[in-house]
Formats: sequence, C-alpha cells, structure tokens
Amino acid sequence: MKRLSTIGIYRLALYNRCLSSLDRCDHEYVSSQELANVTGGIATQVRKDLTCYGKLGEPGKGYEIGKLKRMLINIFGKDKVRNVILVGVGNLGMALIAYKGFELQQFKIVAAFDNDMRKIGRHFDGVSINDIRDLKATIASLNAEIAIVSVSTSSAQEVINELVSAGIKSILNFAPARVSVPKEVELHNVDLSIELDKLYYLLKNSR
Amino acid sequence: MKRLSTIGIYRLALYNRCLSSLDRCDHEYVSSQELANVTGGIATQVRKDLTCYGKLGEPGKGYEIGKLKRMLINIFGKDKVRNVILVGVGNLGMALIAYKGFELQQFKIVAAFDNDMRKIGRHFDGVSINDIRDLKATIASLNAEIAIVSVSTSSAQEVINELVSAGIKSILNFAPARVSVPKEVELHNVDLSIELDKLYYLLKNSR
DNA sequence: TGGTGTGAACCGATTCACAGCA
DNA sequence: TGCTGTGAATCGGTTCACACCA
Repeated sequence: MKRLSTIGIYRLALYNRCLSSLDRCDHEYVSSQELANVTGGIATQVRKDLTCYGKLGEPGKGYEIGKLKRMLINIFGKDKVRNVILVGVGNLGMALIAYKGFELQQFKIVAAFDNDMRKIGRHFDGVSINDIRDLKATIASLNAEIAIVSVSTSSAQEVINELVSAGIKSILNFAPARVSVPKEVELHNVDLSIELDKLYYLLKNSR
Repeated sequence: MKRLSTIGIYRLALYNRCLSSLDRCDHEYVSSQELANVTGGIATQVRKDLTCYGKLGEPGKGYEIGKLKRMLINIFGKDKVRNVILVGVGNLGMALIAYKGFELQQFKIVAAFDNDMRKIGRHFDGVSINDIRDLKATIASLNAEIAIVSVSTSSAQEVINELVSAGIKSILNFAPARVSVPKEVELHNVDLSIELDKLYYLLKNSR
C-alpha cells in the first residue's frame, strides 16, 4: 500500500466530497464515468485512483456508494476524531473558525490561540481563545495533532517552532512565508497571493 | 513561448516573492542554487524555470536581481493594474479584503458585493460593499477582470454564472463546490477542507 | 573556478486498449 | 452489454551530465 502523490490524495478527497453531495442512497451504485463527470477528470483515472486500495467496484454496475464512502473515510483516517487547533485569531483566523466547509467534513477546531490580551479568555463561534503562552500545555491536554497557523508573516516561523516542540504533527500554514520544519512534520502552505499570481499569469497568457 | 504548467507558474511566483524578501540591492546577483535553497527546490530546476523566458543569467555570477524582478513582473503581467472584485462579504470575504499578503503583491480589491441589506452601502477596510444586483454594471464601470468568490456553496454556481456574463475572465473560488464555467474563463478553486483532508491522510499514512 | 544553459536520460503519472466479469 | 481492473504505451516534468562562458 504505497503512499499516494499529492494530486492523488487531492482527487480522492474530491471524490469523497462529491459522494456526499450525490443524492442517492448508500446501497446504490455510482460509475467511474459519473464520478469523472462531476470532478472534471476521466473514468480511467478514477478507476486507477480507486483500485490502489483494493477492488471494490463491481463490473457492469459500478461502485457501491456506501462501501466507497467507508473506504474513503478509512483512507483519510476520519473514523478517528482528531483535534485541530488554530493559532492567530485575526480576520483570517476568525473566518477559519467560522468556516462552514469544515463542519461538513467533521473537522473540529477545539481551541484557538492569540497573543492579544483583548482576545484572550473570550470565545469566538464557540471556540475559546487562549493565551499563546499556554500553547504547549493546552496542546498536550487536548492531544491535538493538527494545527492551523494564521498569524502574521513575521511570527510564523516562531509559532511553528513552538507547535513542533509541542508535538504537533501536521501544520496548515496561511502565512505567506517560507518556513522550515523537521522532516517528520507535515507542512502545507496555502498562499493566497500566489493563487492570485496564478490568475494574473493566466490572464496575461490566455489562450 | 509556451504556456507553463500550474506547478511551473507556482514556482515562478515563489521566486518572485523570495526576491522581495532578499535584502540585497537590485543590481546585485543571486544564484540558482541560492534561490533553490530558499524555495526548497534544486538549482537545475530553478534554471530550467527561468530560461524558458530567455537567457538572463550570467555564467559565473548568477542572475541580476533587478533584471529578474522585472522579468517576473512582466511574466505575471503585474506591470498593468488589474482590478479585482470580491463577492460574498462573510467572515472569509472580510478576511480576504483585509488580507495583508495582497498588499505586498500590489493586488487591490476595488469593490465587494453581498446580498445582505445590512451590509450593502457600508465599507469594510476601505472597500465599499455593493448590492449584488449591481454586479454587472459595477464590473463594467470598473473594468474588473478578476473576481474572488467567497459566497456559500449553494449560491456559488449562480454567482459565478453572473460573473461570467458580466465579462469576468478569471475567478478564484473559495466555495467548496464544483462549479462549471465556459472554457475561456479561468477558474481556480481554493478548497480549505480538502487541504485539511490532505493533512489527515498524511497523518494516517505517516512515514 | 563558479556559475549558466541544455540535450539526454529518467521517472512517475496519465491515458489507451483490452481482457474479464456480472 | 456495461462496466471494472490492469498491463502497455505515452506523455510531461524532473534530474543528470556536461558544454560553455565570465
């Protein structure tokens, strides 16, 4: 069972989400062609993606939706609850706490951190805002493994260092900074201005 | 001059940002090796990326920073101001309007739209919030080409249809929905829950 | 010597073509 | 007949090796 490529994981996640929005019973079937139509790919690729976790399609019928959902939940480890914390309760941090897309996927931000005294001790959308100095202790007590970082560029590396030493294994970083982590820690960057750069490029070099 | 792959554009944008943070004069030089160190790649790749727009490195010295910057600004069409509009002034929309990373890259959101009467006519962070019913007229008068969509999943397709018919060429969509656009329109999706899905996967399948 | 530019080799991912099963 | 699963062919991007230049 090999580790998938980033793009492979992405497509699997996409199938997962499309299944949820398919208004069909769990015991009904969906074909690779249909899944391809919804995700903008081709049927062969969908099949290749799905078969690397064992054969679960039925020739002539397709994939049983319930079975497929269970497989995907298992692949992503969503059967187990994982606590997510967030550092940096600015505009973006608040938006992420309140983000509706997370609820649908059973993600739960269990605590937030900031260094602004006016925010510490308060709640936002049901999530308590803690003193960043309590990061390590709180992470330990919550047994959190995933952190979302939405602090300023200048403090990103420092915050991430603390997260790593507190035992965080995976980090989703929104600060537009190149930060480094030990290789056993997973770091994903979401860089909004680079996304806009891409659009600029495509506009300038449009077909 | 061929169109680059998505990942190629991404790296170019990354080089661009790293140059800004390099505290060195524009007339000094940077080597491909150095650029690779900062961006986490290898020197050969940096050179391959840069040479597809003509030779501008100098053997034995490297790339003149000012020249490289100008080339990148040109590649991304940032020499020309492009007006960006935003639809959906919820938590995420507000965070995007206030996002500091955009300023650094000369991106400017010139108008926002919403359908909430309590928001329409007000300003947020210097950006006026307009009635979504005025979308077409306002886009035309501002000559906007890029739109950021941060509306709910259920209204994403409808809003995007309107944007397309109003002449928008590039869309950055934050709604976790698969939406379709005519093929001449560029659509990029930023899907936050899929980013978390990836972290879940990596955590479950860690090395 | 220290760097760039680039053809060639490599590698992984995508697509094709088709065997096989209900 | 309709759809899956998969080896083979293909494609494109990455890396290597080295020619070349200041």
